[in-house]
Amino acid sequence: MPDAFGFLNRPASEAAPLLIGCILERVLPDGTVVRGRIVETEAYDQTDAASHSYRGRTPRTDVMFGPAGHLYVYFTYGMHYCCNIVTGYEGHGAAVLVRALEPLTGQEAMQELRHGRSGHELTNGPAKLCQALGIDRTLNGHDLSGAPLKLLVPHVRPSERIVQTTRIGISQGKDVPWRFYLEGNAYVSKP
DNA sequence: CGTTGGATTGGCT
DNA sequence: GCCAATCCAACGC
Repeated sequence: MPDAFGFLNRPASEAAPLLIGCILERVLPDGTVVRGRIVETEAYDQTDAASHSYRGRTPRTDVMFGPAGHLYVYFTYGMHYCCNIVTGYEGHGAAVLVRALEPLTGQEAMQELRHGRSGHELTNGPAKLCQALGIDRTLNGHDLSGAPLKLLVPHVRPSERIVQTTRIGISQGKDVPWRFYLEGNAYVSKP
């Protein structure tokens, strides 16, 4: 059986636009299935001052240096989780931050996890989508080829245009154009 | 061991 | 638009 995640064995900046259009399928602890299409990503690499892996392999960033197709979850600002998909090769610290999803199924469950929010407010931000999918520290390092969180790779590319810009919310590496999103999509965090 | 500030969000002005 | 919330990894002493 071919390696479905082989396309992730490349630099994060190349994998990031390829992850647009892929689907995250989450089975919640109560069995509910929620799914969303990735519509916004950002690349982070160990050669890049904005990346957590820039200062080398540490307990926190260890997953980023592991095999592609695993999940790197980090906790920030004292209250939020964000999730990344590891790319590249073992020993090289790189990952793609998932910044926004377009909900496909399970919107009701997402709404509960998001404390009543609905519509584009369900998943239009990296910490929001983690909340909507019930992703926390316990999924750090998870292999995305299996339950309870899978990355599904469609055979067709999105029909919408992919826009490339600089990244959001960082203080270093502001000029690096490693943010990608689907043009016109209502769930993009900051169009 | 103490300090600093962050790949954010939501509520208030 | 501004800023507080609230944890903890990384770094410096």
